[in-house]
Amino acid sequence: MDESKALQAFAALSQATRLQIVRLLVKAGPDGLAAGVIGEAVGASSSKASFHLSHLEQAGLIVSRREARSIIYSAAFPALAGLVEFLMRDCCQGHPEVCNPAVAALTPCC
Amino acid sequence: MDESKALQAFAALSQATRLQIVRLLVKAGPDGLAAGVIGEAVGASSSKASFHLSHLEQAGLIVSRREARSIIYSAAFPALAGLVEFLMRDCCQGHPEVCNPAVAALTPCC
DNA sequence: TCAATCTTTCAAGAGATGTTGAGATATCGA
DNA sequence: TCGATATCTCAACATCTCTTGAAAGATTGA
Repeated sequence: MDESKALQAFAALSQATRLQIVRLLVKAGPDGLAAGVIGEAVGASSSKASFHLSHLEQAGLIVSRREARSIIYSAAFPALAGLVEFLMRDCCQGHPEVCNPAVAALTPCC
Repeated sequence: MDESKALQAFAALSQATRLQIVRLLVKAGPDGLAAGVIGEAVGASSSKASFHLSHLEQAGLIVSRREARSIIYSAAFPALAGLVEFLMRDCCQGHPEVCNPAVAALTPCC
C-alpha cells in the first residue's frame, strides 16, 4: 500500500453511503452481497449505489464478480488490513504502549 | 467511535497534506512536533498547515498543547485505534481468517 | 428472439472543499 | 512596553464531489 493508494482508500471511506457499504460487506464476509441488495440496505437508488460501488472498487476496498444477472460485491480484506498497516506504520519508536490499543481493538473479533 | 465521528476521521485522512501530517505525528510519538516544524516537513505555508492541523484536531485525530510560543501537535493514538476498530467491527462472523491479516499487520511494530 | 431483470453510464446542477495572501492574536526577551 | 516570533483567522476564488433522472448494456427464461 503506497501513499496515493491510501489516500484514495481514505477518500472512499469518507462518504456516508460508502462507509455504510464497506461495513455492510465486512459483516457479510467473503460471500458478499448483490448490488441491488446493497443499495436497498443503505437506502440508495440503483444509480447512486452503482456510483459508490464503482468508487469503492476503484479504490481497491471491495471486489466484484458477476453471478447470473447480479453483480456480487465483497470486502477486499487484505486491502483493509493494508490500510491499517499503512496508517500505523512505525508507530512505536520505542513506545509500544501507544499503539497497543490498536492491536487490542482487533483481537477480540479474531 | 460512532459513525459520524468515523466519517469525519476518514475525511480528515483523505487529503494528501493531512495524511502526511498524521503519519509524521504517528512516527514522532507522544512528544509531538511544533506547528512550524510540521508545516516545513510537509511543505506547507503557515496558513495551509494551520488549516489542516485544525481540521485534524477537530476530527479528533491529533491533539495540541501550547509550549511557550509554539503549539505542539501529537497523534491521538486512542482515536486512531478506535477508527481501526470501527472499520473492522464484526469482521469475522465465523471466518477469523479474513481479518487476521489486519491484526498481523500491527503486531510486528509492537 | 423477446420481454423482464439487474446494473451501469451519462450530463447537468448544487454543494462542499482546498488554496492563497493579508491581517489578527498570543507569547516572549530586552 | 516594544519588537520579534509563532500561529491562527478570514474572505474570495477555483476545483472537486455528490445527486438525480433518463437511457444504455448485459443476462436470463419463455
